[in-house]
Amino acid sequence: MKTLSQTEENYLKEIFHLSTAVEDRVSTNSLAARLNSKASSITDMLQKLADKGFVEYVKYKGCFLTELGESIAIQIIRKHRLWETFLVNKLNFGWEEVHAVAEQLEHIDSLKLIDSLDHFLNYPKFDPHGDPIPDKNGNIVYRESILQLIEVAPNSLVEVVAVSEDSLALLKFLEQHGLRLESELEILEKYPFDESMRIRSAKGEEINLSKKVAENIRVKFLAKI
Amino acid sequence: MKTLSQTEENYLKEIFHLSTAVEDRVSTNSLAARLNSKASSITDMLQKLADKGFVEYVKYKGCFLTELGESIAIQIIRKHRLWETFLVNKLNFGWEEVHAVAEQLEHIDSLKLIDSLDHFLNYPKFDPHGDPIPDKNGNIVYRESILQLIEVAPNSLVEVVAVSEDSLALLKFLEQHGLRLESELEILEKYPFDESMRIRSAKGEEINLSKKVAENIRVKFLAKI
DNA sequence: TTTAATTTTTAGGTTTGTCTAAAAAAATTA
DNA sequence: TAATTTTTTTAGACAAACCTAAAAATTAAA
Repeated sequence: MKTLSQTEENYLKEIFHLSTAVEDRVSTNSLAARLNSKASSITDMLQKLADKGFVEYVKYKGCFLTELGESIAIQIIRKHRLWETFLVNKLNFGWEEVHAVAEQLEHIDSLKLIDSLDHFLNYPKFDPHGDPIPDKNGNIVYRESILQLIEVAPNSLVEVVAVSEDSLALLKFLEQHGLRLESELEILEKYPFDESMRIRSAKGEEINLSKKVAENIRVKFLAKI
Repeated sequence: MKTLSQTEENYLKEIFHLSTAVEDRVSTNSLAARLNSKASSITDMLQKLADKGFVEYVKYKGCFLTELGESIAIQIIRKHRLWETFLVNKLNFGWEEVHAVAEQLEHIDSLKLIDSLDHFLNYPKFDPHGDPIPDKNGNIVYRESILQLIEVAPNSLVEVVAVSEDSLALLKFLEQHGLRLESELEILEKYPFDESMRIRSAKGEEINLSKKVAENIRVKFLAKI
């Protein structure tokens, strides 16, 4: 397997972060913002990454990682988080000063190094920021973390665990659509213009939720669909 | 202080090695050989490094490091040797497999990181190859009474203390014949025609070493036999 | 639905670090 | 010392990764 440039690795990593946290297809502009470069540079690079089989890219439609691209991105994230753990646990760095150094260390290319480090650190599951460390095979154990529904990306399956607003009307509305505690729902689409979202309830009903509503529903992430 | 590119750092490091070990003024060609590139590329870069004040360079006459260039080179070597020590002492790498990884790690830019690592390793004075580790201020403690094996007379018993060449092939060769650090060996005979020598390892095996190899093994004199 | 605004792409440059081929200088040899 | 060989430099190109400015596509608004 040929090795990627640091720049290419950073692109894959950011596409991964954006597509799990924010958008299903990652737009040129949002990548440009994350990578501190211009949209035209992003377009250039996306075309190259698509040629090499790391991303799917359609002009004007944004991109997402291929299986290959995703597995590479995950390994970079694994390295990043293991190094952060090393810096904090062994070298007594503060957890806020590790990021910049880990950004460099994550590009060191040696499988033996990273596996030895993992062993040396006793196979930690989470980094100093609480983020999960992917294992050698790229499996990521997501912590049972509670999110606002509005933060969840499309095509995610989540479980309702709480509703923070004490509005009787809201609770009734949710009840009517089968959105009660412990029920599952699927995020279908997010509309950036008003930050509303379309979801499918456990019953199969499709429902539109406004920003206000989606902010007040707390969910546990279950899976990507 | 602006940071140098990895390429620039590698140039300074090689100029340092060549000018302390081989030639006073480093020639374009010898740099080209060490850096695996063409003489014309070296010329280009030397002109840039001279402009930036890292080397003194006179056309057709070769180059040497300025005080600034040398202090940078020494810090890179410090990082390289500290990382090698980390890999061997903490991650249980073999001393012959550390070089390639340390070549990458030596370019990580963080003063805090390298000083913390130094502390974590307990301020080691020598790396796994027996080479001295420069301290924070760039001071290098050269070991006394250490000779190149090639300088030692027949019928001497010596102890291997360092291997100066970072050649994986050489390190493997030595490892295979039981010539590791702290092992003893006996010089049996020297052949003037090609400056090779015959030695007996600690295991009792008789081995012929070329001039090139014998130059790169550093030993401590123990006794006449 | 037509216009206006925004996003994205294309076209053409720049810098870094490399290369090959040819020219120039230095060193060696006869 | 003149001729030859070796070393080094110059000149011109190329790929990676970026940029600006302008064009094209998409999205939003009137």
